[in-house]
Amino acid sequence: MAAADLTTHPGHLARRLQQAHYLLWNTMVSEEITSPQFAVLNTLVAEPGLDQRTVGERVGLDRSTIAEVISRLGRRGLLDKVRDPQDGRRFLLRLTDEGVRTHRKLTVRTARMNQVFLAPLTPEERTVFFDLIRRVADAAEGLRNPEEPLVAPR
Amino acid sequence: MAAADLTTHPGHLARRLQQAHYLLWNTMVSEEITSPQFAVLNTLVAEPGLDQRTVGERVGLDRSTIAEVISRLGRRGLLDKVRDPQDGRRFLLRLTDEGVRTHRKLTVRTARMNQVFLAPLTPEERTVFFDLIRRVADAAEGLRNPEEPLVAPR
DNA sequence: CGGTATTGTTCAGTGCACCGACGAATACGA
DNA sequence: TCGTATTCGTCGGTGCACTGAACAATACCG
Repeated sequence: MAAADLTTHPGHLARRLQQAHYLLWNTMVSEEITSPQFAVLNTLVAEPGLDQRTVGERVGLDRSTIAEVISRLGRRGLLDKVRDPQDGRRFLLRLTDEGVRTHRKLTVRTARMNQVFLAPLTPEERTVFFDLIRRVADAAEGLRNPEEPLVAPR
Repeated sequence: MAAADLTTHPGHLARRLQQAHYLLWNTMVSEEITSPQFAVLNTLVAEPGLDQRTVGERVGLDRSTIAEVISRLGRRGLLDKVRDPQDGRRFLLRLTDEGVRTHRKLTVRTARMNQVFLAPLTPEERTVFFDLIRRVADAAEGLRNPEEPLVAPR
């Protein structure tokens, strides 16, 4: 009967947080490259030559979503995909010069944006903020792929 | 240039948190009704007869998105929209009996899910968790609406 | 060696989320 | 009162995100 208070629902808060971030990103970082796209660029700067699935794993996207993101980055000339001669199932991914330049530019802006985004928190609070979110997210991901599914309500 | 560490990027963490929640919701609450849809039901339980825009404001969705969500709920027979006789621009929204029943059922399951989701945190940490996220989200939203006075509800 | 399983990618379908533009209804000001 | 503003809802376009199914290449096993 009574309605719940959404401000104590972590899911609702998570959505609002992500939306707030999305909007700030759009105004302070880029209107063309999105945050997930940047995450992919960032991963390929660190580890060139990864295949799609692994990149998806690194940034936390499933195979379908990562395929779309990579396709967009490819269309914009920021990365190349080449069939792996050793294993014909995979595509090896590698940033173009343009991709590297874009990554460098956005890295600077992203740092600036994070300052603004986290401005309401003290340095100590930021540490706690990261820690708490990470712990909750990690634990929930752990529930996904256990050897033994605890309960499978269907 | 060196790649950034995504685990200190609030946007990346926010996305991972929301994804983790989405997955848990799907297995523990409902595969048909999503978390945003539940938020709409919840709002209409508390305040029947709201118009679309206001519901969107309550749950933090823009006009386009709230229109789609409401259209889906209407298609499933969970709510009715009636043109406001006082103001022909709006639709007044109201849950059906089925909608109320669904809300009640999901409220129980949502509470259970939140327990699991927040299990990694102590009660004190949960309070901090809510507080920090709320402050960051509120501040970022504040950046959007320059000097919005805390206007009285109409 | 051949048949089956696994793995990487793609495709179709659903849903959330934003923006900008548009039409209809209403509110406001000259 | 009439014309302009604003407001509510819709529509089209883009992009993220998941599931389940299909397909091809490779790996494994009898």
